[in-house]
Amino acid sequence: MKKVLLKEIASIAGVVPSTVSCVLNGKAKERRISDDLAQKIKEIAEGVGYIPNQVAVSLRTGYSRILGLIVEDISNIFFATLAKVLEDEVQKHGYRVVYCSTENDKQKGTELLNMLYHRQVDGYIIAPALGMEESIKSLLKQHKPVVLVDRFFPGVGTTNVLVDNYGSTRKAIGFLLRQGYKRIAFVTTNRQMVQMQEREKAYKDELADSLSAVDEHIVLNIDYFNLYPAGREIITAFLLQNEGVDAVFFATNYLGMYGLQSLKTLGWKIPDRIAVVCFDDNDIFKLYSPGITCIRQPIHEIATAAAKRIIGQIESDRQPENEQVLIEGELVIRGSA
Amino acid sequence: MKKVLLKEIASIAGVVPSTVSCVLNGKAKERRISDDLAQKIKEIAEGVGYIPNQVAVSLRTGYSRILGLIVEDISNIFFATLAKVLEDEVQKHGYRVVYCSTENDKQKGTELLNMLYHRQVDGYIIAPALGMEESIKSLLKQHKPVVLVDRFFPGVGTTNVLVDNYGSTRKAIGFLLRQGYKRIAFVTTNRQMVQMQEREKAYKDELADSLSAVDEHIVLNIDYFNLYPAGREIITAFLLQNEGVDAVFFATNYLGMYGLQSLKTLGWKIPDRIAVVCFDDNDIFKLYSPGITCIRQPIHEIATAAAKRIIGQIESDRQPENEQVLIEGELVIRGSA
DNA sequence: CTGAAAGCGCTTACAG
DNA sequence: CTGAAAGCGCTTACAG
Repeated sequence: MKKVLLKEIASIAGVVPSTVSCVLNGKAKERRISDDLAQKIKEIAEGVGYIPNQVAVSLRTGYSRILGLIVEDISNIFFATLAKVLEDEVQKHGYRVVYCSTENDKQKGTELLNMLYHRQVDGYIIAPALGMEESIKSLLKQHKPVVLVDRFFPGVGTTNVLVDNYGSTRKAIGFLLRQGYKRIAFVTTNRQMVQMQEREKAYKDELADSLSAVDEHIVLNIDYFNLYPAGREIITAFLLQNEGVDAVFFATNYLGMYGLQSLKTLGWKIPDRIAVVCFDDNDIFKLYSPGITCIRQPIHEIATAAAKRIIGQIESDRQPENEQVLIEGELVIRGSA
Repeated sequence: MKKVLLKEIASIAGVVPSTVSCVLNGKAKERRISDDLAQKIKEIAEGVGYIPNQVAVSLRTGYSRILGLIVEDISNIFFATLAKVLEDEVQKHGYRVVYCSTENDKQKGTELLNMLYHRQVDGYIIAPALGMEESIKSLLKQHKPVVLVDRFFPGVGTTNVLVDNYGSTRKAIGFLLRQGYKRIAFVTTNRQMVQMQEREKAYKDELADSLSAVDEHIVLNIDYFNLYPAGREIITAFLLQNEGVDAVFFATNYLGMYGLQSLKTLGWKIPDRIAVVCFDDNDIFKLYSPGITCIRQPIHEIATAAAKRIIGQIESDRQPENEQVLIEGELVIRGSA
């Protein structure tokens, strides 16, 4: 663990530093260095536990083998799990990940991007906050490897990896309809985000296409900043106002968590009297409300797909393609259904 | 956002790069550069959005303004929150944080430490996995700034910041005793870790010092690798075997979460029939089990204290002191108690 | 006041 | 086969 330099191992081996560098970077053949010597150098390096100074390597080569991950909030279970899986995944290819939280703040997101840029990260994986569109465009313009996850900007030609919000929501609403529920409410938040719009559109489309559904949209939108701590009361009030509602779709897992509290307050039995469906980021409902039905976001698949794309871009030196990777959400049906 | 170099802004200003560097690093006075010129240079730099290449700065100065944070599992709510608060805190001083997960694997922990070391981080904040003792000692030997959080190695003279496990647990057990509970069970895991030992010792000491308590230790230890998914069944079986138990202390929040499920399965009403106390990392129980009593770990305070210590060490170039910072756990009493 | 030079630790094209 | 040199983008001691 003591810091040992390239030139030190060169002097031990009795060669010049460049020879050591070439051997250690697999260019022994090119330099036509004898196998014996190469072997000897490797053993010495191994013996003293030589690790190149990554800062120097970065400066010289322009590559850092670091990826930047920008998410909304690293303490959110969805992003934390995403980060972890991603980290494991890219490590197989010798990459490291540095994480940053935007807190959904455009300003902070842009600063973080700048910071990563000047630390010469090799690629960017971003769950963009609203308003980061311009920064991401300029990244693209410079042919930097970039993959968006969880959300995206419709007009920007990035590679995007996300759960199939539209299809999954249609599946879930369809399931509720087949169960015989007729007045299905939809509770959402952050309506300006594209992934939320997809979910809401799917709800409306599925109702429109159904013969049995009541032709009416029962939608509650809660502003993000009202979610805590008032979310529960808002949902309760909404359900009291809409007494005929017999099923609820919560468009995020946080809404589901608050909603569940409301429903219990109101004396609804789950899953006996009512069906509740929501997005579940990480099986969180299995633990707390075993009966609830939800759409599971396969975080592992999302992270793996994102890792594959970003590394592909870096190693092939391709520029980002306008590719949509939709990961199917899994409808997990629990309880009496 | 385009990359602009020091020498470019020098040529715009009509001076030599070193002049620009000095101005931007606040050494204009030392060099006796005229205020006018300094001002002009600053404006140009500002205008073109100059940000120094951090990699080059690091290589040259030996400082990266990056701190390494090594935790057990970044997707655990405790560590995720810790990371976030820490990040905000050190940012005020111009530092960034890179996070790494050890997964409680000695090997991985040591590798991560090596990696950070060779990326020249300025300081280390570590929630050490078992077996990282030697690596941490060698960090100390090299006078690297290091602060341990959440746990520590008794023999090693690091600065440690953690919740007062012993005192908090005594408070909680004392509370149960005053409520009139007599046969209090203690459910734990990872018994070899020092913070868990403190909690268990406090349980035993508090019972020993009490006149009303039954002089008997009802302790269940669940191996870490048995926790999921068998934890619930193990706790249920344990409680069925110990029918006289009228209160339970769960020594971690995960145990509490599993335990709650068990208790509900067994038909225990919380908080009416029984008191349950456990460590709560982030008010998680407030959402799911409003009635439960718990010890809240003030993550914010822990993170703030750790940030202050590590930055203090770096900036003063002091070597780590053997300082224990115990943050008091807050007993949050809810429900009918 | 200002410029030229060395050097952080590497990698790689070039010359022998 | 091997060595000497340049250069990545900065900072800072040194000489004028």
